[in-house]
Formats: sequence, C-alpha cells, structure tokens
Amino acid sequence: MTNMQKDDVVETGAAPIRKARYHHGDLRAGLIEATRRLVEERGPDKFSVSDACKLAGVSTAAPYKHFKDKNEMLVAMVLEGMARHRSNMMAALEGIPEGTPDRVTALGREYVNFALQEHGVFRLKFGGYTDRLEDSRLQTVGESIFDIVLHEVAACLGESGITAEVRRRGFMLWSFVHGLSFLLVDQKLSDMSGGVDVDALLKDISHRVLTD
Amino acid sequence: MTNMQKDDVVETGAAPIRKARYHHGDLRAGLIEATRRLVEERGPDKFSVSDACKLAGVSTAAPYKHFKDKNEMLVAMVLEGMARHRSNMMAALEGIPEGTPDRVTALGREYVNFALQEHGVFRLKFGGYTDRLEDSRLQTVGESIFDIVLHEVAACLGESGITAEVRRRGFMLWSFVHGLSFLLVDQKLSDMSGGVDVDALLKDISHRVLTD
DNA sequence: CTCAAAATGTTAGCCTGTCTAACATATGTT
DNA sequence: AACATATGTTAGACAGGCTAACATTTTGAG
Repeated sequence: MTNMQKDDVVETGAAPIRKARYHHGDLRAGLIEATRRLVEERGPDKFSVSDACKLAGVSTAAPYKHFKDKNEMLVAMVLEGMARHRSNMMAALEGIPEGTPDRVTALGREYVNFALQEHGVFRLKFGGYTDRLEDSRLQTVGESIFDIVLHEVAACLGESGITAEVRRRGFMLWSFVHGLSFLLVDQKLSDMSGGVDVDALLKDISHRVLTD
Repeated sequence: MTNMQKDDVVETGAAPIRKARYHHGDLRAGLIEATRRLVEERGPDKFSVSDACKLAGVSTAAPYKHFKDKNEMLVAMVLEGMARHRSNMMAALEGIPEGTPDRVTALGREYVNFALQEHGVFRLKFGGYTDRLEDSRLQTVGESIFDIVLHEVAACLGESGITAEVRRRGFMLWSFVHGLSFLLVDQKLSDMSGGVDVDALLKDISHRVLTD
C-alpha cells in the first residue's frame, strides 16, 4: 500500500500549524512548541505524545526520530524554557543601579513571574519528577541562573567574589523566592493570607537577608 | 467458571501483606499503604495502580470498589500523609518554651524533615499536579498546618490574635521553609552551595523574619 | 436462624497511550 | 542518476486504567 500524498492546504483554525507535506521542515522545533503549549494548557501529567503529534500534524511515530522517548521531549521543552528564564532574568536587571538591593528584588520578581507565566515548565523543572532531574543540561542551566543571583548578592554585600557567606545569603534568597513561587502558583497566598502584596514582600525579604 | 479458593498461607517475604482470603479485611487501608510505599520508592509518576494491586495482593479491578480512580487513591494517600505531617508539627513543639523563636525554628525543621522523609507525599501535595489540588480536604489540612505556624508567629511578635502582620510574617516564613524543602529534596543545597548547615539556616531566617 | 441485599472480590476485555518494526519518501552528495 | 541518510507513515505489540458481568462474603431484618 502506498502512502497518500497530502494536499498543500493552508491551515485555517487553531490546531495544526503547517502546510501538510511529507516532511515537516523542522519537526523537532514544532514538537517542542506543541509540547510547551499542551503542558501549559493542560498540565504536565495530562500531556500525551499523541496530543502533541495531533497539534504538530504528524503521526504518533514521528517524534521518535527526534527524541528517545516522551521524557526526552519534555526535557527538551524544559531546556528551552529555562533558557528563556535565564535571559528574562538578565533582562530584569537592565537600568537598575549596580550594587543595590533593588537588583536582587528585581531578580526575585522575575523569578516569580516566570513561575506564574510558565508554570508547566517551572513544575517540570522543580516539581522533581524523578528521571527528568538526571539530565545534566538541566542542572547546568539551573546553576547558571543561580550564578546571576550570587553575583548580585556579592555586589550588595560588598564582596569581590563568591564567598561562602555570599552563597549562604544567596541560597536563603533562592529558597524564599522559590517557595513563594510554588505557593503563588498553588494560589496559597490569595487563599490563606489576605491581599498580601508580592512586590512589597520581595523587597522586604531582600532587605532582611542582605543586611547585618 | 468458578473462582479458585486461595490458601490461607502466611506470607514469607516482602511483597504481599495478607493471609490470602477472598476478602481482604481492610483493602482500602491496604491499598493506601501500598500506594504510599510505591510512591516513596519509585516516585509519583512511576506509580501504577496495578503495582499497588500486586503489593496488596488483589486483582487490578479491586481498587475501584474503594476509590473512584487512580487520582482518588493518590489523594487518599496524601491526606493520610498530611495528617501525619500535622501531628509531627505539633509534636515538634513539645518542651520548647512558648513565645520563643525556637518554636518557629522547630516547626521549620520538622517541615523540612517531612519533605525529605516523605518526599512523595510532599511532591504530590505541593508539586501541583492539576486535579489533585482541587480536593477541598487537602486544602483544609494544609490550612490547619499553616495555622500552627501562625499561632507561634503571633506569640513571638507579642500579638494576641492573627493580625495581618502576623499573616505576612508567617507567609514569609512558610515561603522560605517551603522553598528550602524543595531545594533540599532536589539536592540543590549540596550541589550548589557547599556544606551549608540547614539548622543554622532555619535559625537565622526565623530571627530575621521575626525581628523589627 | 435464614436468606436476600449490600459489600467486596475476581476475570475478561475495551481503550488509550507509548514505543518499535518495516516500509515510503524526501534530501543531498557524488 | 543513484546511493546513503534523514525523516516521515502504517501496523501492531504491550502496558496500564477502568468497566461490565459474575462470584463470594458479610450483614441485618424478619
């Protein structure tokens, strides 16, 4: 039986995203994008490879030419997301005077923003589902983001390098902002504390951790 | 075809946990325990209902007499775990003078302990996988644990009731301890900060947040 | 006590989803 | 043009969640 040649129709609605040819052009990227959309919309555990295939407009076997398995697809998507996260963090520092706690606060705000905006990525990266953690590239990009924070903390404390004390303070800040992100994503703040102001909270914490 | 009558053998090794009769006795509890074990050992996403059935020594259809679906099984297990968490938190206060920050620190330590000890429960409760959040009983037990913290924070601040400021400080502390728990579970501390002392960190944070 | 109803188990099997095997088509290098 | 390689397709094996139909115990009303 010979394969059917699909028509080269411009897609109308929301679903598939290509002019249906035998070869996609860049299916790898297309699948990552489809994965991202689905994970954000339906959540990581509702995600299925076959849904991603429908969205990308290919058969359910196609992804396995580009990814080892479902998990690799998710890792690839998270890696892209974390790269975005990193560049957002860098951008958040623009125009804020060096060595001020405001820079640390800005990083915290951006961290929280990302968690809320791309909570699918955030949860896959940090929700800690077993084998996804083991990818060393994920480890690396995570560290590079923490390094941005450490650099600002050092500047605020008047230290020239990343001393043990800088690490300690940086880790305190990270813990706080990280936990805050999870609680906000889970809507604990609005549910269990009245209308607490996130910005004020971040500023307050930065001050408390960076002084003394 | 008639069902086979199983022998009433005392089980030897690790696996199934009952004297095989047609009726289990308390299958609901047995399945929850099996679920707990498997989730802790293999992680929440590797968990399967059929594995739990093997461990409990019943057929794969049996659970559906006790739980609506897989998700309900996990919710039931997490509810049990959170009850344990709550009583551990209460116990952690024993023998520590009232109104001291040491009580808050002790609560933080116990929170982190639980996350490390029962990280499967912790991740299911807070990793935020969609529909599990929607159970109001999970919400309730979570709030009751936060209330323990708020009570101690109020005492430290010399407030008689749960004021807005008490909530704000309590939320800060929760954010910190919550984030710390996630980072410790993910082993970020040992990887990215040298040998930072968790106890000292908790004490330091309690002090910073409770003063001024 | 008796026996019907309710509770709780079992087997069989459907369905969805992951992934592999075998095959088809496109691309690019010579 | 022609082969190798890359990338897609269909068919189907297998696992896991869940339901339907049936079996066995337990319960409780008379």
